[in-house]
Amino acid sequence: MAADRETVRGTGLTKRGAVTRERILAAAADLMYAQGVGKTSLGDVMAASGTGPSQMYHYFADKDALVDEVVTTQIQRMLTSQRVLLARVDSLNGLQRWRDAEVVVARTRRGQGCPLGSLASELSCQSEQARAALAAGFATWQTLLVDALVRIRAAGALAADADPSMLAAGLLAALEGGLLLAQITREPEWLEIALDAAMAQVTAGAPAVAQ
Amino acid sequence: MAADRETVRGTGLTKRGAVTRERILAAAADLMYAQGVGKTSLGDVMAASGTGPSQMYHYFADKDALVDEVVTTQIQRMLTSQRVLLARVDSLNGLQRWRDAEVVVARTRRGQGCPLGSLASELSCQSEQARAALAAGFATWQTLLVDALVRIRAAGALAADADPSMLAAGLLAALEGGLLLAQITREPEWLEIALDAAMAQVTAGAPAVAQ
DNA sequence: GGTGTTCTGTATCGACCGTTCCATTAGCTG
DNA sequence: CAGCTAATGGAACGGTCGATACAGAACACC
Repeated sequence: MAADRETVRGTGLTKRGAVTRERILAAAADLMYAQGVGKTSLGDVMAASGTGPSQMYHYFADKDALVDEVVTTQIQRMLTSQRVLLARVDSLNGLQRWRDAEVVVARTRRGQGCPLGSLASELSCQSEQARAALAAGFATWQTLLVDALVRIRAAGALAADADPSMLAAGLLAALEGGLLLAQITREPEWLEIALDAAMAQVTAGAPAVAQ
Repeated sequence: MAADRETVRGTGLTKRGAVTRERILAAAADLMYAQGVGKTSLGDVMAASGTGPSQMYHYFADKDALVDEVVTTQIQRMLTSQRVLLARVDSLNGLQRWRDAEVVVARTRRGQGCPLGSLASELSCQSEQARAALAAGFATWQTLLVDALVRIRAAGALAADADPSMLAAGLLAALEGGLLLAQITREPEWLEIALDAAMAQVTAGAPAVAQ
């Protein structure tokens, strides 16, 4: 009976409430990326977002719920940016530009790894829900790469026996591994070498002319 | 001559003390690998090792000191096993056996990533000392691979323009990235695909006959 | 404008965790 | 045996963190 009046657009959230919720979520995502999920207390998030316990627990059931939302937020961020970077890639040169963009991004956030990779490493043995969400995120990320590779193949710039699915998996693994080693050693070259090795797999046996 | 009667050389540790210390360290290493450093309390370690607070703080100054020791322990474990696996590798077939061994090891500890990679991801933004130690560990791990690749090259089974250092970096990055993705998706194939891509880089342009 | 819901401030609780202290036992040294 | 240091047992403390309770303020809607 009361359900139809006060609730705004499905969720029982008013405009101000949605803003506050988003502020908490953004602060939590940034802090948990910068210093890890375990080292980020709700007090840290409240301080960074200028909120109190009442607001925190008004919008999130508990810390686990907040973490889960942070995970989906980071996945969405990553997939959105990757969709932009990969949407129109249909040539080896285009894929090379994607590689260069990843290197640039990694250099800007020097010292910190992949937002998804960090969460994955920390949460995969703690939260089955987070693990599944991240697995799904990486899977669709892979499909974005596969789609680009298929377009490249359609343009005749890929070897006949090339497997887009495996090439995409190799690119993703090289990216994650390269980012991890670059983070530890503080030498971004690790990422470049790793990505170049995976890129060489893509261009291997490709028709010489087409690019 | 007078010092090392019963107390273990240099350190003021008796035989029994060294055993207890090692017991604590082993339990801490296992727990921190299984559930992460942050989620492992000293109480967990004490319970798993059958010790109390007095022994814990008798052998380790604080938790950070214990973590640092765990890091060096895991690095030693990894380098020791890698030295065995890579010591006599001097052919592409030998390197392939190393690849297969890594895949087998990864399947045995299913669900969990690389012992060094996990520590690296969690500690690199928390402890500069741990980060530096892990960076050094990965560096010597790379040299083990480089040495093997140089031996392969000496046997004439590598392309003339092949760069062992870069190939080793690509192998390591593929291993770490493949392990991370295999851990998240619970699909060990990610590691195989990633390693095969890096291996293809090694064999690319190699003389056909020599193996 | 009145009313009920959403939102926010504050005070606080209980559990856990890292850490310390003190007392006692075991074991080597002379 | 005497005497010293290492090794152990156990209780307890201070602080932090996650979580709750309850108040009042802001706001949407009729």
